[in-house]
Amino acid sequence: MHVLVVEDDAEVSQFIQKGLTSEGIGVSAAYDGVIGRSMINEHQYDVVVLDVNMPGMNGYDLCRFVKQNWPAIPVIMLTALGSLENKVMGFESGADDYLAKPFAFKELVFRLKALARRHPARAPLPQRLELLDLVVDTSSHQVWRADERVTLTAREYALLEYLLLRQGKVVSRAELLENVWDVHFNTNTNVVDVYVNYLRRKIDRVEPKLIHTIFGVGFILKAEP
Amino acid sequence: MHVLVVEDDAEVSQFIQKGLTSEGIGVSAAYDGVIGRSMINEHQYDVVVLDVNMPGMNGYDLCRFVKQNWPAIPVIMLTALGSLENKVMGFESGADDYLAKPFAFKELVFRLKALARRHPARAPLPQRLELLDLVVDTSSHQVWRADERVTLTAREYALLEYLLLRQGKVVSRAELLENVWDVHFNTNTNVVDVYVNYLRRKIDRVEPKLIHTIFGVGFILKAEP
DNA sequence: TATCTTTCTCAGAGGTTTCTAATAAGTTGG
DNA sequence: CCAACTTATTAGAAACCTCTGAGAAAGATA
Repeated sequence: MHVLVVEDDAEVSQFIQKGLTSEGIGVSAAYDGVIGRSMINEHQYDVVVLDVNMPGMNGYDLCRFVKQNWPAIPVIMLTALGSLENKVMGFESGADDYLAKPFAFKELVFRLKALARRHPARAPLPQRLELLDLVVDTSSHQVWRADERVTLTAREYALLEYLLLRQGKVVSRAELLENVWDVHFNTNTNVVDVYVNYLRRKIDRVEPKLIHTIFGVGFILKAEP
Repeated sequence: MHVLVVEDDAEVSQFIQKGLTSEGIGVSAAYDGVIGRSMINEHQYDVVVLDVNMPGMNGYDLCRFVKQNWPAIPVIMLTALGSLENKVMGFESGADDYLAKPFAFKELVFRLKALARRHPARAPLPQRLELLDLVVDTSSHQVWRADERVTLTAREYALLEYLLLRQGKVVSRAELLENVWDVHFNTNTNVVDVYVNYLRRKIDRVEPKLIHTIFGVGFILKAEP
């Protein structure tokens, strides 16, 4: 699940980001409404979390925009003002749910998961991904290879999960940058190669090798050579 | 978990009852508001599910009654009318959540569980919590590690008890802040880390270590490394 | 009131992760 | 086989997260 958080207060935004990340939920952030809007146009999020009070474009307007252009994406509104008018405004602008600050963090997580389930923008992740003797538990982020527990960092895990989801298909570096690193423009980085190397060290020391390089194209995860 | 369903339409009520029962949730039913009220007075429910339109005493009034007399019991409102006025009325009368008919049954279950978790009907604590040679007596708040008595402050004890209750599971800082400190939206404190450190000094000087840090996620209490 | 305990913040030390950059190794087409 | 290009590997810088000691503030005790 991947969530966009549109919130101008950097502290609040980071609090939400950290919290969701540690719950295993992917997060992108926009710090004002206009940027939020262009991010929504360019990527597919499962849920959008919107602060009401923002410079540029306020939460209600952005919510209306989402509902007009991407009606399938559910929206949760956040506001510091717990008054009735705000709730009404929130519903009027089409928000699917509403949370008044300060809120219990757990509540945000529950509501996010509930919305994502109700409006399944993408197929839900299987609880368990496998390829031969490589096993990944997507809920706890635990990984085994040949019956041995392997510990991965967050980035390594994200990369492996993505490769597993597209196992048997060639995946380009640009695709990995987009989906694992959230980098959408062409930078001159070899970070993908570095992390593929890390992954190989951790899960591909034994035979048969699962990660294969396709020269000039990208990588592929599969059992046969 | 035990739920009271107040709904005058027998068919709808039975549908809900059957469904919840098969989810392992205990259900009692009242077929009008007045009877519902007396049942609430006489028993302790974890959540009350209220239909808006009922003879005798309508849902809003009953909801107001619950919130005045039993503010700890969460309320979910049901209505056939999905209009804005109804939502506003629902929130005004103090409902914790709101579901418009027709609703997906799963959605009701999900919201029920979310509410029950948010307002935990104190499930009786086991008298004794243990992990290896760590022993906690929950009635006297006494703690032993490796047969040695350890004295903890109130906060240290609360933290340890929570970790023990969730032993084997990763617990995030946000979760600890919410459940041990009752802080729901503090963005910038390291008090959890400080207390984990205190706890480690008092109960984790000996091998094997029981408190483990999961980098970027939180902590876990377990025997293996 | 004086003293001790508990709770919490702050700041800096210490670790881990992430990423860049440089070099080594491998692949391809002529 | 060689030159040009792609990929692999490594080291270390930078960013970020966690731990820890010191002390302020609030509360308890006597």
